[in-house]
Amino acid sequence: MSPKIFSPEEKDAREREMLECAKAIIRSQGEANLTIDKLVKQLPYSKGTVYNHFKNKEDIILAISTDHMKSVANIFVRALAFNGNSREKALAVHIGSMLHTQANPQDFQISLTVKTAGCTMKGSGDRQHNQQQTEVSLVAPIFAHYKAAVDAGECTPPPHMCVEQLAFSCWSVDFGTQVLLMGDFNDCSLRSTLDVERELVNSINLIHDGMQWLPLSKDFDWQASIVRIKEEIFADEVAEVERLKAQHSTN
Amino acid sequence: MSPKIFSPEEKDAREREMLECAKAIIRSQGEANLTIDKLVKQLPYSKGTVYNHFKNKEDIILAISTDHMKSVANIFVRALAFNGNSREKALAVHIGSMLHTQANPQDFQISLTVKTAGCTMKGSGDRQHNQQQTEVSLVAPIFAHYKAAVDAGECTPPPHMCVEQLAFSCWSVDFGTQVLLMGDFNDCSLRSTLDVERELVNSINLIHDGMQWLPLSKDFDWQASIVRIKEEIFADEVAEVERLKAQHSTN
DNA sequence: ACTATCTTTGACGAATCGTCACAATAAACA
DNA sequence: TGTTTATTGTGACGATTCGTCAAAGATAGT
Repeated sequence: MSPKIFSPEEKDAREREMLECAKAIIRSQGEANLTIDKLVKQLPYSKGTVYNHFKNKEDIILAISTDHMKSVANIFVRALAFNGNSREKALAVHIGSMLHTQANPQDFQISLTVKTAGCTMKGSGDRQHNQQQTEVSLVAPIFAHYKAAVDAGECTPPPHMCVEQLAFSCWSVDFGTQVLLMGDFNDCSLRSTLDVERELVNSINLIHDGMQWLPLSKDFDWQASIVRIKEEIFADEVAEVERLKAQHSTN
Repeated sequence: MSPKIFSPEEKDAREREMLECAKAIIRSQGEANLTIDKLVKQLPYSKGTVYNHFKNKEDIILAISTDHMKSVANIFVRALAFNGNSREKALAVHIGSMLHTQANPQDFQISLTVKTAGCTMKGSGDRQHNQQQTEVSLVAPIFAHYKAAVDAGECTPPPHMCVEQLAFSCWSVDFGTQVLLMGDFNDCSLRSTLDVERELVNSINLIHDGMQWLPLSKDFDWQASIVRIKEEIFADEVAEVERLKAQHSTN
């Protein structure tokens, strides 16, 4: 009565294989050069099979973006476990975010494409839901951290702002900085004098000072914190960034 | 010796015509649906002629983006002429930026595409240069305003930050907020409770407070300032935003 | 009218997406 | 083992879209 074969969770393995292949193409040739035909050619399956797993190209992009967000969630968890005061932990989140972006520039680019080019709507319903779910689980620990800091009186934001708004302010400046300063090439003369890490730390410090998050930036050695954060929790990412820089300079 | 016809500045008029037509298509169908064939069909010229003016599709997008930046520059100049203290003027810049984006959402989207999809490299050399030039003229008055405020002692940022960095912090939070909260549809549950104007003003106030830009937000009625800014210098943009909202709700 | 030179045209090749009729496959059963 | 049957795999195909180019058209001087 069931003269067929099924792929219960084997489907997942194949999807992963396809996604890894797609990521490899993007890593070597950039996102714009990801083509279904190219992908199929490097895969032991045919085009129809790929389309059995993914609704369309945007669906693939969306899946990669969700993957990326899950790895960002991991970065956040590690950052919040940093051994320091609450403001240092909040800073560690952004340092981790930045390092992760620099270590995986194409993945960040993909997430940006998803947000801007409206890939989300074109993806399959399941994956859309998955993306939203992941987004929630991404920020939940951040919210909890902010709430704890406010409750402990270490952070005294304007009274009308809730923790979600505080987190959003930091998120938007983080995101904005990374988008505006991304790209190996700084074509604009303005940007050539700006440095991602420096500007991000400066902006986050301004916002945290604005929230009266103690200790204020003038009363603390944040450079030392950053060194510790990089060494103690993001050594892998730092190494990867160094590797990419070295590789890029030899080309 | 010159048995031909020339189009000395008539070329410009035609380019404008083409760009306006392209903008119209984008306004009615979205950027993704801008097609060269569609554009040609609505134009009294043929495809080859369009390609005599623009190197490729990205070149068209780039030109539209530069147009948009010029109108933003105008917004900035008007904002800085607001009758108020220096911090109110700085706030007016962001209110204007936001209203302009809401009144011209597709144009903002295009500028975003240019920054992210690498349209700049693919455009013609002339237009690339034009874009950079416009970018410089866009921020120059902002820099001057920040410098004046710092020199006057109204703003006391961390001593290691120069005015370009101060301006960049505000720019990145402005840009990040607008990108993250753009779109009529808020698919994400987190974003549904966030409001562009509220979050932008909150974030800017946090940063300005972090810079010790007087008067601090707790000592001033910023809501009143915003009302005045909207009434006195951005009445047109507010009206346009209202019109778009009304139009959108009837659809 | 003729020519020289620039402009305009739209048919064309190439690349890409997503589909679909058909082939292959493998389990269940005789 | 051979047959059946539902599921899965295949790649040729139509549809779009981009950007090009050889040929036709247009203009001013001779």
